Amino acid sequence: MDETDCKLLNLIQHDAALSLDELSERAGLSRNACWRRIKRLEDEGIIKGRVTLLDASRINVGLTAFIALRTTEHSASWLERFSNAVRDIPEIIGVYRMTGDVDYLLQAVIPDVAAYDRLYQRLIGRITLADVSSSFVMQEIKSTTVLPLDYAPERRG
Amino acid sequence: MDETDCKLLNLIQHDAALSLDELSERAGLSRNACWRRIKRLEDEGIIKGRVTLLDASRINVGLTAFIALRTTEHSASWLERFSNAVRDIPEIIGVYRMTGDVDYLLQAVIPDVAAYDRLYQRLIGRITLADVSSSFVMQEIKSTTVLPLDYAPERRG
DNA sequence: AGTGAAAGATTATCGGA
DNA sequence: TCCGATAATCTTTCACT
Repeated sequence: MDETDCKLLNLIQHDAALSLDELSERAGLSRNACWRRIKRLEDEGIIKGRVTLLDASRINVGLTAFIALRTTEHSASWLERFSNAVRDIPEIIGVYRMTGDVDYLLQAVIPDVAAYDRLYQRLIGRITLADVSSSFVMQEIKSTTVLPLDYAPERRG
Repeated sequence: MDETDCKLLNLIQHDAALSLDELSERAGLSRNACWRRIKRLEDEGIIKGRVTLLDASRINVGLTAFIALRTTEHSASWLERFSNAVRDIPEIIGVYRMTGDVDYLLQAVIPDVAAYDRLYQRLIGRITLADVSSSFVMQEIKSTTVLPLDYAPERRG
């Protein structure tokens, strides 16, 4: 992965709707060279896909909650049930198993605190949790899907 | 926003590369009705944009850290400086001002713990922080850009 | 809301450096 | 092996009915 690949990736990370013409011009490439690079990056799996981002408040999920969970059970079967439960709940957009004193960190989007409470009830109805601690986002200072390319490996075979 | 809009939004949330033909077929619409709906959703700002998602581990940022911050200063000018600092750091992909005992929650992606430490040093070099507490993601159980449409308002004028 | 045509974009193949 | 050009196909966009 060279500098031109990085340039292309950065452009399409910000805007997946850029045409090949725009991309190739901004990257200083011919249309075809550009197309082949992007195709290669897709085939290699570096590009995972293109998605459409929606305005959360316009679809009435303007409140974001972070939920820190602790569990008493640390078995594989518990994790399996937990994973299935959270994957089935569309309000939950992120679930991470963590180092440290918190076992799991969840991110959820909901309309308001009342909806959060219903989500909470649904969650503890499906799985046993030792401790649940929630905080709400008052202000979103930064939130991006753009990843830094500064660490990308020089080449690959 | 009716049921067909939701269907369309859900399709394009998952895959922004779907063609109008595919979309209109799956939504049970003519090509043009489909195109007009999507255009309207864009113009109304419900669709924020299309982005390309990259595989974090392939670009060498396979480690995610959540960083809980507390500050002694609670002034507008501090927040301003803090916001500028975090926006300038590409490893930091999310920054949220929170309710509760933690003032700010940050999400960052880095190659490894050593890189995290350099990021940490950079951060505390630019701004004064009372307390910093970091946890690392051991396992990503769910992480999606897809928002739930269950709460979307029925109509809008 | 649907048709169809013009404009534009994507993809594949081919020839050359 | 990589790059550029050309051509065929598919998509998007929009005016008109």
